[in-house]
Amino acid sequence: MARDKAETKARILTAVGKLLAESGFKSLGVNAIAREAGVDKVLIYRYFEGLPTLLQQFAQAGDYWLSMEALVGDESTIEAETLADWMTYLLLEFMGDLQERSITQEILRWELLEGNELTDELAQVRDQLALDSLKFLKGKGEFPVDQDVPAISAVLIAGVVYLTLRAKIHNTFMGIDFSAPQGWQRIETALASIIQSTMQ
Amino acid sequence: MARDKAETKARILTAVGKLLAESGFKSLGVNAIAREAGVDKVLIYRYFEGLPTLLQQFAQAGDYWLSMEALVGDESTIEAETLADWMTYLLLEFMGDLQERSITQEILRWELLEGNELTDELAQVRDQLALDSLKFLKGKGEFPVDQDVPAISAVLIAGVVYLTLRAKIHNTFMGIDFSAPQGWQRIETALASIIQSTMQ
DNA sequence: AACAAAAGTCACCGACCAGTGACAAACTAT
DNA sequence: ATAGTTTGTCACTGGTCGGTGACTTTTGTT
Repeated sequence: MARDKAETKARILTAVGKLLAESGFKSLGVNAIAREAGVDKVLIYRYFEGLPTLLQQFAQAGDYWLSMEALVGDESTIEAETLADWMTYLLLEFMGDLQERSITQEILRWELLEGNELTDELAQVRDQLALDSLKFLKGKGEFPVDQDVPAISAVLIAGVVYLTLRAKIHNTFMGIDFSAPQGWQRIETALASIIQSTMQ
Repeated sequence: MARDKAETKARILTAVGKLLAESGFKSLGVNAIAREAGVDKVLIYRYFEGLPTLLQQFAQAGDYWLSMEALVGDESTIEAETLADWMTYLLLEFMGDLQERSITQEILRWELLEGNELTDELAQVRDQLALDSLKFLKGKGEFPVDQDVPAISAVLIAGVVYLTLRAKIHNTFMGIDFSAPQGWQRIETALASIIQSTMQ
């Protein structure tokens, strides 16, 4: 092994991501990380103090959500007019993006069992993104005065997250088949329909 | 220890429930169960063959969801008229009931990580309950032809489950405080509002 | 009373885990 | 070149886990 502290640290951080994506947080221990990184585990203690600090550093290096910029990018290319259009667009983009992010999914799973450095960081960034989205939406039209838009968003996002996490383990939920694109299509349509009906 | 096979088996099954409710499925191992039951672990293997069979028996003895009868009971006492009224009623009852069921919550958490005898049983009963609910609702009014009621239900139920599971670990989600009744009140109102708007 | 089956106890195995102390090899500054 | 520091390797402890074989005690039948 080349004597390169920086590279070794990088290998360790990379191993955390790989393990998370491939085997989930259950198998994320000091031994497994060292094994995956091809590094002696004592180096984890020497360079990162321990698992908590390692996770903290991993969290800060991470990129777990779409940024608002990436989400809306060039607004002119998006065909959305009303507030409801925009909200639908944001939610469906969010969902599609989440489906691709194995590590983020795994951290969200973890978050349902316990809090730690990683999940806290993720939650913070997520809440910020949600705040930004609401702010963005406010610029797209008046919120209906009789609706609690943040609460409605919370329910819908929670639903999307739950269905996404669950679909990785079980194919069906409430009779809907999530192994087929049609299943997801039905969810997308339902979300759009809910938003259009509710946000007018 | 009294030499009573039936009682010993009962103690073991009870221990499973207690451990699940109090410490979650992570600590649910043969050793922990035997310790909690005050019983030698070899008896678990002798009477139940092993953990999987034990969980299976525990699952079958379980009562994890409100039945449709308990849910609607005497219909005449429920103030709901329209289809949307009934759907709101069912969903809010479901949510309130789930909040009280520690074991069910824990199994739902488990279900997000892996499938096993317990989670499969729970999912099956849940899907049956959902089917029954939809059937019941069909008797209360015509489904809007342009809406996918099962998909909409799936999203809302998924949201309720996610928020319930998460609230046990973290106080806030999307800026809403779930440690206070007001937070849940906002969710209930949002759900009612979504259903009223969408199901007309 | 004798005996077999059932119920419960005890001690152990191998595998994995987090964490640490002692050491060897390589790089650096003098 | 030598001394000191950094990087990496090795071997071990103490703990938990799932699983099992061998044993003792109780119970019920004949």
